[in-house]
Amino acid sequence: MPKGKKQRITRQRKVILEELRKVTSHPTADEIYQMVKKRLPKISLGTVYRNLEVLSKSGEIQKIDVDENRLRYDGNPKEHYHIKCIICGRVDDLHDLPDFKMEKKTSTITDWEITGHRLDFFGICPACLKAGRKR
Amino acid sequence: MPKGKKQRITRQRKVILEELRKVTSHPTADEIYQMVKKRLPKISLGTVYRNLEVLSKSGEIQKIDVDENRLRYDGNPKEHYHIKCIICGRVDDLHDLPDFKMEKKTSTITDWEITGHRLDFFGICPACLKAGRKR
DNA sequence: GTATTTGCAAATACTTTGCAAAACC
DNA sequence: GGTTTTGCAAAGTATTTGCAAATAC
Repeated sequence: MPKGKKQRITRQRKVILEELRKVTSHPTADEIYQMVKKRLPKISLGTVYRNLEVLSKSGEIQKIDVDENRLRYDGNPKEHYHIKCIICGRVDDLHDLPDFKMEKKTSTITDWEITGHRLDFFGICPACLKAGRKR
Repeated sequence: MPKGKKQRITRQRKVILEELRKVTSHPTADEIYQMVKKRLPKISLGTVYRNLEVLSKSGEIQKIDVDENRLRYDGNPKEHYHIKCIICGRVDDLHDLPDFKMEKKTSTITDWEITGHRLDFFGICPACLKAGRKR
């Protein structure tokens, strides 16, 4: 919900959202730029960044901060957890996790007003397990 | 545990660790640089970064990735959760949280080998609540 | 004495921004 | 037609790195 400004449906914004919705790989801004450039060769990286910002502010996509010092993006706007491979770096979604009731339990031990949480798991993905890769 | 290399106790490394242990504010690398510079005026920011890396690799401190695109550091090597104020940005520790048994519950729904997790809470800190500050 | 670490400066990685032209509604 | 968005390039912010000199052990 932008305040005052009316959000337009530009070709660039549309394609960025479409491409991001196609994948489950949680790409970085530059990876999205590479994907989108195949359909819109003249698009600039700055436009990609600006649109990712707009789309995440309006709740159509999500930022994921599971890499140090750069963001990844998730075309799935629904809240869910992530798991990252400590060997190959791949990031998967985790659905159907039990509800840990963390906000509620946590509010009993602190005088903060809790508005949300972020939970990420780390581990070894099936491909790395199978290949016997070590850190 | 560095492999092969023997880790030395330099003046810089010692002071960085001491200063970080003194505070509970989870400073950024540059904030640590400012703190340490008062005692070692000739230290360079690069040295601070290199030592923070060494210290976190050896488990004496922790990196916390709760800001987008920069790291904070925690002089407390013990595992614990964090809570960040969505208004003023302050980051506090959360101790004595109940054990959610998340690794165990999660391993039943995925074929990854889970090695750890990270959990951060977001909310409004007592100071911002009291001051009635809004986003 | 030798391997590690430092200070410095330059380089790198990622992201943001100013501005005139183009696109949207 | 007026406002938003784009492409481009430059700037900004955080972090890393090459190297000769200094330090730790």
